Amino acid sequence: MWSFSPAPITLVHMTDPAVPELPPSRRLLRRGNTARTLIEAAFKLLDRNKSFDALSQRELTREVGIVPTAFYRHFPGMEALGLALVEDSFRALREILDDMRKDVRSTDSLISTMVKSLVRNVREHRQRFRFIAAERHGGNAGVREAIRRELRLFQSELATDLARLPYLKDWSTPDLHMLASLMVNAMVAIVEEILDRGRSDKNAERELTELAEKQLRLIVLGVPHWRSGR
Amino acid sequence: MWSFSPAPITLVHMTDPAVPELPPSRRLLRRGNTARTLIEAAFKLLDRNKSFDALSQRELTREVGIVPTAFYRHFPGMEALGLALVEDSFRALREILDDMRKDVRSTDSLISTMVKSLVRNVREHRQRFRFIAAERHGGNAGVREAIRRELRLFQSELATDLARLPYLKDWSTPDLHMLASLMVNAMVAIVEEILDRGRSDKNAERELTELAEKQLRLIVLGVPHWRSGR
DNA sequence: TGTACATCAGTGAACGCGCGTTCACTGATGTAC
DNA sequence: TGTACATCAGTGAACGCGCGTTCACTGATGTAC
Repeated sequence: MWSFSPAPITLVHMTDPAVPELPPSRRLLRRGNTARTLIEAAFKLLDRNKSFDALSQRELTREVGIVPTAFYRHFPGMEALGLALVEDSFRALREILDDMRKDVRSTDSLISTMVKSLVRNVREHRQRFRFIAAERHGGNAGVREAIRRELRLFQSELATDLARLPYLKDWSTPDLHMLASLMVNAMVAIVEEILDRGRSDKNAERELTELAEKQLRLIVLGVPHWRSGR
Repeated sequence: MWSFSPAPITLVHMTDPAVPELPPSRRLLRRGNTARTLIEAAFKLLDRNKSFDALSQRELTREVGIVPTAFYRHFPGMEALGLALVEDSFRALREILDDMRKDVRSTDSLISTMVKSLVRNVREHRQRFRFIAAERHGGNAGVREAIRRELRLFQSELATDLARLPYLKDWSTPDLHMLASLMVNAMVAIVEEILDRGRSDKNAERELTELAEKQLRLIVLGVPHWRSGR
């Protein structure tokens, strides 16, 4: 009965490109990487289909090639999977901050670095950015809150980094957070626009990169006039 | 049989506050306003519950107090209802532009008017703003695109209005759109933050109003230095 | 190095449920004469 | 002004479907001795 079941065949097919060196005897049951496969499959389905709370466990397990009930071997429910998706997605976002920290001398080059790193990361981790953008206002409350918590954290980290710039040495902490929030929001909007149009329109990415740089430069132009201008 | 059916009783209950002057003989079947009732019920359910594509026709008709099949008397399907929700929501957003047009003389007062009008409108039409924010990245493609089209239109109208300000008379059209986009995105972010925290946190609204004004002022501060600063 | 056994990661039948949609129907309302 | 009839806006039974979740099960893997 075992060898006639179609499911393990699909499983072998799924596993093959990732771990082709496995001996035949170990192909059927994989120890420890199905959770990963489920996460990737979820990103894939969410990217082409729809919102997280319209994604069913059965659809997901079908995609992976396991039986619906096997889902519970890896996650207690869909929300737990959702939180895993959030954690995974924000690892990608943090790379941007790392890139910026390597080039923190001039404000002008900082803007350029930030935008370029952002656009590159969006290209490389499309599905993850899409997930964050969609589920920030999505139907699952737990997932939504996890995303917002992470975004707030991201903004705080940016504010801390900005504090180190000589250009901003006289700014108060609330003002730095105000500035960071303005920059993050502009970036979020640009990312959403890229995700929107990027797939069909090849020029969109370049155009939007320029728009983002212009907007950040305009914001920064106001900075020296802030206190005197109030 | 008719008089023993529980559904019409619910219906009377729903209709009562809106049209209490109807003679008893006209209460059971309403001519022409059930579509409206469905729209309001949808906003109500979306406000407390979840995303549009997780809202079922049965849930909606249950809320209104009609039988599931009666839905088709008013809309061919859920997407048509969704588009009606979009249209309805953007009527609220346009009021902000109207308010701004009444006070278009000084840039400083314009910012204040814009933010105050926005915050007031969010308070008065919470459910509609929530719907726009959520479904802008939601699962239903038709609804999502309708929202984005309207938002782009809104941004264009703002750019046109900005063009009339003496302060901006030397700006090119693309630059005005860049500025309008920056302002709209900052506003969208503020609205989302208000919708997020507004219900539990009473100070949030005031705090966020101040933040929004600060951010817009910072943007505007850069304006006179734009060309020379490039 | 072999063996006994616990654990891991799958199977597949079964369940009850809410869903969208069809259909023929019915009573109230509006209107043409 | 009355009456005949079309239309509107509801009913309720019925359908097939995909869903989440339970359960007892089984073969492969890992490990203690």
